[in-house]
Amino acid sequence: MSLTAKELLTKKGVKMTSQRLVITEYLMQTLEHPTADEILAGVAEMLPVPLSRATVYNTLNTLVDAGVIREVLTEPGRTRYDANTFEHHHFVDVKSGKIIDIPQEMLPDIEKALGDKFKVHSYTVTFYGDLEDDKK
Amino acid sequence: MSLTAKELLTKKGVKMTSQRLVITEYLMQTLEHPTADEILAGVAEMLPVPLSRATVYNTLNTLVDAGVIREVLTEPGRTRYDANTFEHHHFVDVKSGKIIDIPQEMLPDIEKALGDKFKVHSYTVTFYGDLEDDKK
DNA sequence: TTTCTTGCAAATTGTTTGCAGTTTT
DNA sequence: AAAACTGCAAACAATTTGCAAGAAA
Repeated sequence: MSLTAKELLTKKGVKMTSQRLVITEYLMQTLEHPTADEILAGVAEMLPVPLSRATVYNTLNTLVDAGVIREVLTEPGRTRYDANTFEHHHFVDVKSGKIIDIPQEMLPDIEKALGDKFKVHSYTVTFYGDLEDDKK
Repeated sequence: MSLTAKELLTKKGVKMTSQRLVITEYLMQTLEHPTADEILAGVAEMLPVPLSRATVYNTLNTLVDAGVIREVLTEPGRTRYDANTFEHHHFVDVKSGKIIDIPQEMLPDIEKALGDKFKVHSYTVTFYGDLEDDKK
């Protein structure tokens, strides 16, 4: 079974604080790919004390550096975050802006396609398009 | 043979100004994927009059909207620009930050991989990794 | 108790906008 | 001449940073 947020932070060697715990839990439990502000809004009510925007940013950077979460770049100027750290990809519905995870297994493996000169550590595919209604 | 910047702007219905022409030429002639500031620095000397940062941004947005250039999102917080509007992809050398164009033909076509529910308009693959020395 | 984190406010960085004057069609 | 563009400065938006007080190892 999958790890709890607490176990994950311990495993990744991140010092535990209630802010980090709640932000990690929030990201693990959503399928959205929220921005820092959306995380702040979604998490604030779960904490007894006020959470500052600076702490959200600091925490997100810490979690990214520790490999607990990932940044998602789908639009200019704003960074989104994703607790899914498995190799995976994204589909952006251009009408709604909704971002849907695409598991690695849905695509052919293209890691080797570039040849030996390129040592690929990771890659991400971003699709832009329309979603048929019944998928929304 | 390929179009000149002037021909391209005409074809795309963009009103001609010396700023737009020079910015388009600059992007067509480089293999880099410069930011707005890098474009400003690289282009300023080619114009008899000073070029303002606001005009660079306005121009880039106009050119993106007209389909003359594309935005490239490889790192958080900053937008890069690319005059290559063919469907293609990018390799980011994690050490130097250098971005290399990967032509569509180097990869298998994955547009149809998601199935009918997803009407894919376009997609872009971003690879992160190391480049062997002789490729630098 | 030592080290690291949080919160606040101020600072930075990237980008957009309002408006007067200039250029393109 | 009409419509659109440029430059400047001010406005915004996203993110980072310095420092004092507080919490985790």
